[in-house]
Amino acid sequence: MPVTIKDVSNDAGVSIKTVSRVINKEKNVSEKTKEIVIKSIQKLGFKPNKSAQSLRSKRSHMIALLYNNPNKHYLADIQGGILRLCKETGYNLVLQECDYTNVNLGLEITEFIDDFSIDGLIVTPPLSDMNEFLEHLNQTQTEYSIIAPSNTRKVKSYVSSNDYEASYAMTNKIINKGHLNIGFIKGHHKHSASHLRFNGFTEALKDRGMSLNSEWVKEGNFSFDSGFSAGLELLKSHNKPSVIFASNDYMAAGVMKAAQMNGINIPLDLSLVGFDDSPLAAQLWPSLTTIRQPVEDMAYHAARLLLGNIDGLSEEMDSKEFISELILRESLINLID
Amino acid sequence: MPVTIKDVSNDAGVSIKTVSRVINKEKNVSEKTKEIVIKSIQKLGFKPNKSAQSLRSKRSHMIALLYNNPNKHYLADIQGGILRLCKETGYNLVLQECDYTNVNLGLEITEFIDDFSIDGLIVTPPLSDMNEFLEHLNQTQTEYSIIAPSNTRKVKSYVSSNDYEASYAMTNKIINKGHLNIGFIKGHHKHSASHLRFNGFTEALKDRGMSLNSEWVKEGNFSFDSGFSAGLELLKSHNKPSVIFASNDYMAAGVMKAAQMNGINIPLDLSLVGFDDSPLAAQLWPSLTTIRQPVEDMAYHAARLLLGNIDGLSEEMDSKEFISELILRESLINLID
DNA sequence: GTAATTACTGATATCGTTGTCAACTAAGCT
DNA sequence: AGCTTAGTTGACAACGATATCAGTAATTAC
Repeated sequence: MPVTIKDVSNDAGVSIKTVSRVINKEKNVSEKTKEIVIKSIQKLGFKPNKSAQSLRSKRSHMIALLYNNPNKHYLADIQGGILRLCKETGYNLVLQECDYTNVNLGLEITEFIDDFSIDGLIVTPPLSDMNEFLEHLNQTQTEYSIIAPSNTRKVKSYVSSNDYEASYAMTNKIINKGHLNIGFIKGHHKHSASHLRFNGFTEALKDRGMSLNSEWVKEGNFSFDSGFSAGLELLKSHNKPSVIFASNDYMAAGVMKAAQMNGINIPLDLSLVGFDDSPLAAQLWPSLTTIRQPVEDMAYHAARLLLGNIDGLSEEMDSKEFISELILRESLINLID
Repeated sequence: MPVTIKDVSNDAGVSIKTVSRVINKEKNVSEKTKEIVIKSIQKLGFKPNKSAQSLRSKRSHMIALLYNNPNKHYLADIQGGILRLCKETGYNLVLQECDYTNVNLGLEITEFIDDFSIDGLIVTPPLSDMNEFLEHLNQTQTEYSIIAPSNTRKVKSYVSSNDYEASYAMTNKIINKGHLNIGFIKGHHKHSASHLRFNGFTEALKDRGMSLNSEWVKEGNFSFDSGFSAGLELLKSHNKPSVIFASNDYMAAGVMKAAQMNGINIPLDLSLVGFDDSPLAAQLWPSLTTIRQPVEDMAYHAARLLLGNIDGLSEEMDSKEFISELILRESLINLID
């Protein structure tokens, strides 16, 4: 038999409504009665019934994670960050896989939200880049926060990483190690990260007075297989680059396999650089030079932004860009003695 | 403004209770009225309000996944299977990470269930092996189903895989390829899978009249690093095995790195076998011979069992053992001409 | 043909909260 | 003092479903 508000109100000698006020941290409760009520709540071990709360108040204390990303480590980190905040706040996470090519996505999500009275959404790439979808969320007054959006102007709450700057910095590092012939494997063109990473690369080349060899630029889709294919293509030509910079670690791993199958020694014959610092990066041999993003922290912050919007918390929080870190490992060598 | 039962009952010209009966597939509704009601429901696009349902009926349509497993691919597959059923049935999945060393785990989970009125649990390894925890669930009359339990006698609903038989079969396969000196890396001793896999291995050796060289058996914990360490130990001795059978792919990958760092060629100098068919297995070079479990299907079935118990569905479903498949790839070679 | 059983149906109470609104008290202002 | 305002409190309705139980219609039994 559960403890209800009524039990608490009897114990504390106040009305049900006053207890409710205390629970919901409403104003206009005197310190004295608040104290009495809190004591009773603790004494009886009262916990408000979430179903009743959401039935009456239309708030479910559930947020949803929208995703359509095959990278399971990435998703697991995102989930981890959100769940950390959920534990702190008593919210609950619901997973919702979406198909970003679905033209009715907006409607389906709206329906999903109504169905479960979801309080808000956390949107991850590549859904973060679907402008008409985001527009739909705005129009339906859905609360949401976004991880790594392409266009931050339209978005109230987001977290992002400095992909462009990190890519620029890594390219500089590669050049500093004496590499003149640099291959690049782009990510999926629907992800804004692909463009940021590529643009950081080309801009660094330009600033160092180097020209882009378009033969050495291949388009992948962030998967191991696409990296493998791109690697095979890049490595079959006579005029090979001395280093390949892949837009993520999985594609770099694909290149590594392609190289090893062709008897090309990494890093002696070919240096290799990835992006993301997936667990894989440290496990390959040679281990992969790459770029680490604080994905888990980003997700945590995105969830904080969302709950801030939902609860209208006093402390306004700001969208934030997180800084990536270059991780130098064995797969990138110095060509200058 | 949402459509309520009342709207439907007005439209159909019946009482709200009758509509409720149709929604809940209760008996004693004539075919004729049922049809009318269903038509009205569809016409108005009525969807029952879950909060109201769970407030009154104590059923939340939420199930929880209990996990404490660092293998993110495994978890993602599990999640995928459960979510597939959730989409079909309108249930909702809540994630709950647990610490299996926590002595108060049972109480905390009970509290969690009460808090969110969770309808049931899906328990994954290594929690599947915590007997006192499962006993607590029985005593508190919690509905649950288990993935890969160690002890199927006490458990009403479970799914398992034939780890023992698969390991036995793989060991036979290894022997058939002419390997006489076989190393083995065990998994985490808290996972029942570790013992099943090891026992399958030793039993196959025995049945083929081969003896176990305990120097070639190392204990790992299913992590890449533990495989790497075990690999270094196994490979430093003069008397090396010709093949190493690791209890999962991550540990096998660790061995591969250890070998490559020591200039040992795989598979020419050393064959390697894993377990699980993680994506990693196909991405390594050489690609890994391993054993595939239908994890996603297992999770789907576990969820079906759970919902069957909760809803008391007419069609009784049975616990089930799923069959694994040997995946033969490059890392295991034939020593016989 | 009447009684007993079974199959349907609906009026109303109920789940445990929050929202509305009115009442009361204490303080501030002419 | 009299009037306004702000702060505090509680009685009661409402959220949208399901549960209970009584009532009516249809079927079966004898």
